[in-house]
Amino acid sequence: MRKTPVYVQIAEKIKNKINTGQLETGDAIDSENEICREFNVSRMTVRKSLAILINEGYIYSIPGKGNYVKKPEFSKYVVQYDEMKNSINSVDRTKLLEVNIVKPDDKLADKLRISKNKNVIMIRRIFYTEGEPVAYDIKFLVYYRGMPIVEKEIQYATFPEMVSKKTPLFSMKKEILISVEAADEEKKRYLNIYNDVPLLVVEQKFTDQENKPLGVGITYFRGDYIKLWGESL
Amino acid sequence: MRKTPVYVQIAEKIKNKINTGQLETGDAIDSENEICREFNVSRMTVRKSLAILINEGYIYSIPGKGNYVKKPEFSKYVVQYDEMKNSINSVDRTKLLEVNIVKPDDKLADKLRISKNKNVIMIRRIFYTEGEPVAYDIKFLVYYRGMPIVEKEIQYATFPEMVSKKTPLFSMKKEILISVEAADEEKKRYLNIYNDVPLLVVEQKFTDQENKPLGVGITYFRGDYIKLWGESL
DNA sequence: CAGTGGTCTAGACCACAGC
DNA sequence: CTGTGGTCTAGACCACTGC
Repeated sequence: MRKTPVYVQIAEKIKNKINTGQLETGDAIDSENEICREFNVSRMTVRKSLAILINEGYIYSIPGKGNYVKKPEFSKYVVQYDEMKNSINSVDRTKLLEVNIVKPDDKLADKLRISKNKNVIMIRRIFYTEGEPVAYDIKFLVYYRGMPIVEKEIQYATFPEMVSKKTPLFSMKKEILISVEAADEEKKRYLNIYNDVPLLVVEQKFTDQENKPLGVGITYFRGDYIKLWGESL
Repeated sequence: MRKTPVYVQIAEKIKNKINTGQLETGDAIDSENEICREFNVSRMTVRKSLAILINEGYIYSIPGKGNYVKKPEFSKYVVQYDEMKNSINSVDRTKLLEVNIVKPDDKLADKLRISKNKNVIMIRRIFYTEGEPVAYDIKFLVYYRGMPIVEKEIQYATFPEMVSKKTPLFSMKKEILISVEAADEEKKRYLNIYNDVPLLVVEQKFTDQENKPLGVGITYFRGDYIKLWGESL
């Protein structure tokens, strides 16, 4: 058991004041210099404590004024989403239905922010688990030279992997939209659905650092084979 | 346009090395002292740069050894979830179906990690938007003295708000599970469903700092009134 | 042992708030 | 003007790693 750093201790003490209601949302906390005197430490140490609190969403800072207690954020969750793997299921095989270079329709051209005569790669796949079809997946990637259109490279790739050949994963912005819908005839056929199992629909949109779209995708999961898990922070 | 701090500039340069492939996953980056010499800055400045990279998931640090390029995390999203408000809909009225103190059944007692003779508050509500029922909501809160069981306090409260009377929001751990299901007769009745609109189901579980459960909840949203949105980071 | 990252100090200068 | 937070320096000691 090694000892806790001073800056962590100070951060904990301030956290405590907030958690116990001694400090409320919007209140100003002691100035950095006051905290220095209070704990008899240097300012850099205090600033390290405050950095923790800022990072964890406890406080925010206004230069020239002071540090203030922030309104807690309680509606954000970190959700794990991987097309091939969720908390109750894992894809063990895929079938490539189609890989084609197509021209986008109005809606797609708009989403990808390209003109209608540009090339787009369309990939359609079925995901399987133990022989059962569990998801129907369509992706549209903005075409560029060197794009991986080799089946082997595409078949088992997740969306981030496909796009990361061009743009590094770190600098990519990703969005998802999660919704529900009933399966139409086409999807029922693809997914061997004979009853009223609903679908979980995940739309993905990837853009680079400059917000230029790299691709969009939509994955239809059989409702009985997917559960997404998330936790606060 | 004020100038960018040195530590941000250094962080950007190292990011760039990673994003352009000059540094790959697992590679060691220059030691802190080397970076000091390279940019002619003090060590604290360099450490501030590295703190950014660590925070953004670019690198990790091994004391006594060095800093290394981290494998990018590409399956995590920050999802906004508020029972009363999502990206396509906002609840403007609720109906309290029931507020009761009950004894948990086996399953619930297990989930809440309490014995079966303890008291649990059950709250059942319907959420409405412009007169239409859009969600059916059930919550179970571990009873404690001072619990808000006044209708007025409960009717419009979200889950975090209900529980925050006891445990401060900051120190609470929240989990969600997102799934899909077809509406049974009871839910069809509650939600005025006459066709095959599926339901989006969100289970929530709140625990305190010591992982003691505070409450669980399950909300059934009409599929045509909900869409969850998330983004990377 | 020398080199690494982790912590901490006691200064400094700046831009900015508020009076 | 003083006080605030934001940046930055040039040291220091520690625990740890690897040789």
